[in-house]
Amino acid sequence: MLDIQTLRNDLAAVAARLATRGYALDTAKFEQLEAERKTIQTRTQELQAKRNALSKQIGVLAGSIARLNATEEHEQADFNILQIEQSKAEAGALGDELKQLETKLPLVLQEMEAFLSVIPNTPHSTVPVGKSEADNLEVRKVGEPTKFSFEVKDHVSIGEGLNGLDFDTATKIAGARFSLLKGPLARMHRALAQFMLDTHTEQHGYTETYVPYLVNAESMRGTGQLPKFEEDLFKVPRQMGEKEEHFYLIPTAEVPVTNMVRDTITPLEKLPLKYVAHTPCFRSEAGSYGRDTRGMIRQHQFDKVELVQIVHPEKSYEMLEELLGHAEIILQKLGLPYRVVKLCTGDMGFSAATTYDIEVWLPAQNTYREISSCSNFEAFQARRMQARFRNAQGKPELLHTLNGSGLAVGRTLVAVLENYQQADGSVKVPEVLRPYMGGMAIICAN
RNA sequence: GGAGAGGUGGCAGAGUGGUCGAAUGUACCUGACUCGAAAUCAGGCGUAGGUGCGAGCCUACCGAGGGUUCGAAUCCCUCCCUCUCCGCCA
Repeated sequence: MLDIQTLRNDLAAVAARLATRGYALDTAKFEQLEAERKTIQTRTQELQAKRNALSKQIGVLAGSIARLNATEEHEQADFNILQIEQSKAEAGALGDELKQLETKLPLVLQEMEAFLSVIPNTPHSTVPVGKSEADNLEVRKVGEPTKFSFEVKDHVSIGEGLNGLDFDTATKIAGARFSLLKGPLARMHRALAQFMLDTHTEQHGYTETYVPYLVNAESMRGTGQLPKFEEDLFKVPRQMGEKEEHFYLIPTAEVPVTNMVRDTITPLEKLPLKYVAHTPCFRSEAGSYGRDTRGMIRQHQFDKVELVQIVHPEKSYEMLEELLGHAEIILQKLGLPYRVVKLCTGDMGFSAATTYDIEVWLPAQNTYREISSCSNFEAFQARRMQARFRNAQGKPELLHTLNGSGLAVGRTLVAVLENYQQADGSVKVPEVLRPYMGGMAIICAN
């Protein structure tokens, strides 16, 4: 969420920045809501102040009556009773208008909240301006695209050839966009996650976490998935007394992990918080019909090792570079060629102020495909979550939040299969994974 | 699933209709005393919002939401969460 104060003070500038990412801010609507809010709020508070003053007076008078009677000052007591009646009548007279305003105010505030909560983050000044993927900026390329002396197969053919990948059965069990791994491939999938977790905890200083895979709506709102992107999520009904509410399946560990600091004030000396989590991720993929239908590139369920950092606002860009590096190291250790791309304004996600994508080389597609996305959200999520720290002056201040995949496990498996395939259909096991696979050096058919 | 007890400021813990945003203790900050520290004494110390150039003034907030009342931390209703015991269970 953007800071409402900034919108009040600098509406045109905010609108201009949002326009670079293709979002047309309805400034007239904002001004109208703001004017309405102001009128109703000031009038409400004025009436509340009057009512409070009268009630307080009644309290004082009521308290005096017993005392006056005790000292035989009956005349004064009677007068005070009259005063009380008069004040009650006066306060009662405020009732109608006040009640009406007190009903209306939260509605107007909610309307403003609804308006604000669907506005995307403003891009950082260093983000290249552009419309689509085509305008992204390549930052660096690491490693050369793998060379083969034979015709390469894609991961589906390789996996099926090794009897380790079975989409037909997955479809029978669940439906399209699910996968089923068996034998050494299932084990390699697990090995990858373990390897990533160990690297980040042992070498990069992240604390391992195990988190809920189902979260409440408040958490989804905190990181920005709700209210705007509900159709991308899987929803699980849940009876809460009379009301039906919902759990949501997490689309990324970013949601539960970042929400750890929702509604909390973190002491300055605890910063930065660095967490890593390995979780499944669930995405409805609504609106992606026909895209990446073959293989395990785009699934309703996939595993991901996620890095999350909660940092001091002055450090967030420095930490983004560091976090990006942590994700890159995994690819380097696995010996996978990749490139780093800085997303342009038009290609960034809703909550991000800056995003780097890491794209891994996929020989069968003869191209680089996204395997990690590392973003700085600045205070956008922190404001929604009320995630704060106490600054040097002892005052609560919003934190900055960052996250990145380190990495998407399913896609990493795809990349390993394709880049490490051999002419006979077998797949070499990358050196760093062998300790996690009982020393296995090669996966052969049978 | 059954029975009970609770949710109040950073923490502990009072408060059961009226000058209560909330006693007291503790933590923290400032000052005094001290060579310095401890102890002691004095003062300060919640969050969000509105309004004003500003000192300030005003509003809301005692788990959440509704209700009663001139007035609710306090009374009523619904829900959520935590703890204890029993049962069941990976």
